[in-house]
Formats: sequence, structure tokens, C-alpha cells
Amino acid sequence: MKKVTLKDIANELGVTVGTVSHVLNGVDDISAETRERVLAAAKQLGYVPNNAAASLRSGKTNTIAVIVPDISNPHIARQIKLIEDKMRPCGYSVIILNTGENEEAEREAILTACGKQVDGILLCPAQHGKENVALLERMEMPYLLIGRYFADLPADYVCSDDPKGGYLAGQYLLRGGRQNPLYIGAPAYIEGSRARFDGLCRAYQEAGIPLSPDRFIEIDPRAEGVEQTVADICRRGVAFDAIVAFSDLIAFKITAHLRKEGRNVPVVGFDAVNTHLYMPFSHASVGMVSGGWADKAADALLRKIGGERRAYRELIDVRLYEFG
Amino acid sequence: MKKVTLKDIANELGVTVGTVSHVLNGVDDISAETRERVLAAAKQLGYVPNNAAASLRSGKTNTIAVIVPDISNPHIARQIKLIEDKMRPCGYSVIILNTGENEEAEREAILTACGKQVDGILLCPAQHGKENVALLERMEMPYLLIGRYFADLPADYVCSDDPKGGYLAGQYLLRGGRQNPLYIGAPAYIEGSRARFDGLCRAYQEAGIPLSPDRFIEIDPRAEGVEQTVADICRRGVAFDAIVAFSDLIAFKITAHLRKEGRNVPVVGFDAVNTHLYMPFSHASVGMVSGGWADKAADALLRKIGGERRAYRELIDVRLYEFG
DNA sequence: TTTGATTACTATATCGTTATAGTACACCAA
DNA sequence: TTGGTGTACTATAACGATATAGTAATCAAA
Repeated sequence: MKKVTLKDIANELGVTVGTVSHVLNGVDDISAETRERVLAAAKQLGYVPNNAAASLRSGKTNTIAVIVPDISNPHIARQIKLIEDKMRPCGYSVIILNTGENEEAEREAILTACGKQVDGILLCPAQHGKENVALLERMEMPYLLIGRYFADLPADYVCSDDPKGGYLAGQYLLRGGRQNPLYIGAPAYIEGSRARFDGLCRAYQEAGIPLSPDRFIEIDPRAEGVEQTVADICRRGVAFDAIVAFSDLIAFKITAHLRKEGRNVPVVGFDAVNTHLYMPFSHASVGMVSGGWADKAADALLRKIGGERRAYRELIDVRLYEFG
Repeated sequence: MKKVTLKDIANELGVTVGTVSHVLNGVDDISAETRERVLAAAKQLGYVPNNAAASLRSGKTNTIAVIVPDISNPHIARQIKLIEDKMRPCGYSVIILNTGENEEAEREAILTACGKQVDGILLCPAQHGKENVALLERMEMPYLLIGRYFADLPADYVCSDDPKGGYLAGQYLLRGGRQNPLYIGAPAYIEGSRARFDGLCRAYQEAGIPLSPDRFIEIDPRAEGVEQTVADICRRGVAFDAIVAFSDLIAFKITAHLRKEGRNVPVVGFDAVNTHLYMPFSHASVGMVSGGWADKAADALLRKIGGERRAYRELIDVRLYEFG
């Protein structure tokens, strides 16, 4: 690749690289005339600054990493887009790394990000990622957990208000007269999944209908094998008159499968991702208000990069959306 | 952020940074004992190589950029994942940049990638991106167009075989006895969209049913306003007994809308993205065989990075998939 | 006229690597 | 003894930017 450096511009004009650098970085001790000449030469030669060199010297990259289990999850994809939209005007670029819900891949991703000298990391941790959070802590890298958290770790986070979400889902189903819901979602060791189930239980408890723990059906956190699970439940003759699913992705699969079997029970999902637009049936979903955690996460990380040490933990408010 | 450098390791052990570098890069002139000591110290101190420094010196980043109009498009997301899967074992990491189908954002993305000194770029160009291709050419950056191309530009590409795709869609509908299809897709100046329509026309031509150009309904390339368009067509009383859509995303929207209006005509989409899994209706889609262009694109780019100058243009074979 | 500040630069060190050349020492052959 | 060949390192110069200190010229104030 063709390279044009500060030196090329400096030689062209008979000034030093320092002067050129000052012009390009807006340091205010350059005459209007020199500034113009430098700018013109930079443009004419097609100068593109070498970030590697700048970062090596300055120790800043103006880049953050977002590390997530799965980019192709529409809910995640949307949050990433919002993070980018927030960071770009602040002069930061975003690199995305995904882990496939795999602890080792997550570790690699963190190391890659550190190797690239990112200024901060937003991490949506994989199920057993506590070790990796400890790694970030040891490296003294500014970071924030997004979308998931570990209650027993001193790591900051922004996350949806899952207990409330489960509670709202419960209230919705109760309003529809449903007495016997089933919860299908990621395993209970995933904080958010347990919290959603707990919220659901609380709603039913308040209505005088305590739910037994076997109403919690655990599935693979990557939402694979959902059809299998549903088929299994039906075959075993498990009784239910409503389903709460951990995510809309799971909810859609469940709905589609139940339709095929001729059953029509309400399914409430989470995330309120707009995939429903393509679906010819109605759907209810618990989702975060006003864009979710993306914005707050970006803000909080910028503050941490700026040196703020104060703890920051926030649950984003949720509400129930009805579509279709 | 805490930094551990080669120097720290070297000081710790009383050797020079060169020696440490040699060990870590596998240069074969180090005694087994020294190697062990260096490796142990690196691990113990938590050494993470500074890519910026390495890249500055070596001129290589072992990173490529993939620049696409929209990450959240499932078809694109899948191809990106496949590219990553291919590149990682080759020692490359991938950064993803998106342009929102916007020429200026695409330019920015290219400049960002160059600033980060990526070794090569895979670009899925926005509709009017010829200027940006010229930019890549001027910078002598190894690159390849993916998914879309410009027939009149000397830029290499891998892309699906769109003429054949349109032809297959036509044959499928003809087998179903459909005599009057409508094509709904991105504007004709998008090479791929025109090619799909042309293929469709050829199939019908061969069956003795020439299609008039007004069977091509242009919509926004970001697939927005599809419902509007369909409503419009119905209102205007345009006759049709089948629809070919530029993508599955568009196809699903069309299907959902037509269902709502009580119409049930076959809709053939493109991309064969598995979103249909969540849909309780059957669907036909033209898609690339065996993973699509991702693999070939990665290969070709690696060859270009390796210095190969030979032209590389390939259309990936397609076939018709029936789901549901 | 000297001092002090201001303007518009230059000069140089430095970031953490990698690449290249060089060196010290051992070992073996003629 | 001399010379040649490895082996296992060391020494040093880059890469392209930024940061810091320094300088020469101009101008205002004492």
C-alpha cells in the first residue's frame, strides 16, 4: 500500500514534521498561511494518518472494543449500532469482537482488544466469564459489562431490569387469564434468566398462584434446540396455558412450532426486537425503554476512560410491547 | 491501562529486548533454556504485545477490514461470520465497518481502515460507490468487492450468479403455472438487481412469455417502505400471480403484507437466509451454494495481500431452496 | 535600551516493536 | 596455529507519529 507520511508533506513544503503535525492536530501556533499550505499539500498527496504510530506515541487509540456473544443476534446488533452512533461523534471508533458464548474465545477477544491498545472495553460476558472479568480488572483496562452481569463481582454494568421484566410478563399473562405459565430460557446460572423467572414468580405469587421451580425449563443459551425442547414438553404432556421465553428469538421459534402442532397459546418474549415486522402473527415482548443500555453504556465507558473511578451500576427500565 | 513491554521482560531476565522478541516470534536462534525463561516471565508478568508498535515497524497488521452497507442484514452477517471463521486460522483478525448504504460514510470507512493500516479490504459497495473504488485503487490497497460489483470498473469481485438466480426463480414459478410475475427490488442501477430481473425475463422469454419492463418495481435499496409499495401496487390494481423479491427480507415483508390482505401468491426471495425458521409459512429462495462468497473472498484477498496481481472475478453458483 | 512576552516555528527524544548487522565463544578441520 | 562454521546472543537503527523543550524574530512595556 502506498504511504504518505508527515515527512513527505514536510519535505514538499520545506517545513518540519512537527509543524505539519501541529497543523493537522489543530495546535494553535501556526500562521494562517502555513496552515493552508500544509492542508493543501496533505489533501493533494492523499495523506492518511498512521494510527499505529500516533497511538504508539500518544498512548491513545480513540477506539473501544465491544465484545459480545453473538453479533448476528438482532437485539445485540441493534445495541451495537446505537453504541456506534453514540461513539462516532465523540471521535471514537468501535471494533466488534464476538465470542460465540465461549469463554476461551472471550479471553482471546479481550487479549486482541488489549493488543490493539483500545482505550476501553464494553463486554457482554459469556455464561461463565468471571475469570475474564478478573483479567480485565488485573490489566486495569477501563471496562463495563453490558446486558449481563455478575451480582457477586465488583464489576460495573448496565443491564435491563430483568426482575421487573419478568414481573410485567407475568402481569400481562394474568390479565389474559393465564394460570399456568411455563418459562423457557437460558440456564439459571445466567443471572438475567433467573431474574426474569423470579419476576414472573413474583407476579403470580401476588395473584395467589405460586409457581413451582419446575416451571423453569432450561435450554442452550445460544437458543439452539428450541424446537426439540418444545416437542419434548408436548410429548411429555407438560401442562401450560402460556409461555414466557428468555428472548424473542426463542419466542418466535416456540410460536412457530406450537402453531405447527395446532396449539395457540400466548408467548411473551424479551428484547422487543422488531423482527416481528415480518411475522403474520401478533406477539408480546418485554423490552427496554428508549433504546436500551447502549447510550448509557457508551457514556459510562467514556467517563471511565476519562479516569472516573466511581462505581456505576444501572438497570434500564423495561415495559411490555404488543405487536401485530 | 497497565502495560508490560518486551523491555520489562528483558530487564527481569537480564537479556535484551531483541532476544525476547525472537523467542516470542519463534525466530530460531535461542537456547531452550532462555526460551523457557522468557516464556515463563512473559506469562507471569501478563505480557500482551503492542500491535501498534509491531505494525509500525513491520508494516503488517494481520488485520483486514470488511466494509458493508448493513451489518444487521442477516445475509451479510452470515457472510461476515464465515469470513472471520476463514481468516482467524490464517492469523488475521477482521474489523467490520458499516456504511448504511451511504457513499460518504463508505469513504470514511475506507479511510478509517487505511488509517488503521489494515492489510486488505473486502468491500460490499454502496449503490453509487464507484468513486470509493477509485480511491482504493489510488491508495494501492489490496481489496476485493464482495456481493456487488460494477461491470464497467476494473475492480475484482466475488458475487452470486444473479442472472442465473433470476432465471431459476423464473423456472420455479413457471413450474407452478405462474404466468404473470412481478419483480420487486433495488433500483436497476444496482447491477445485481438488474441481473436478477434480466434472468427472470430470460426464463419467461424461453417459455414464450415476454415480460414487459414495467414488471420491475423499484424500491429503496435498504428495503424500507416495502409495505407501502405493496399496498400501492394492490391499490393501483396491478395484476400479478407471483412475486420475485430482491431479498428474503423484502420477500418476508411482502408475504406478511399480502397475507394480511388475504392474498396468497408465491413469493420467491434471494439469499436463502434462514430467518424462515421462525416463520409459519413456506418460502422459496435463491441462494448461493455451500456458504456463498465468503470463503472465496477471503482466499482471494489473502492472495492479493501476498502480492498477486492477477484479475479475479467470480460468480458463485446459486440454486433454489424451498423451506417450510 | 533592556526586559518580557508572544508568535511561529525547529530540533530532538520517545513510544514498543522488528530487522539487520555484529560479536563472543565454542568446536572442528587442515 | 589458523581459519571456518555454527550457536546464541547483543547492539542499534528504524517505523511514523506526538510531546517537550528550545530558538529566532517581532513587538510592547519599563
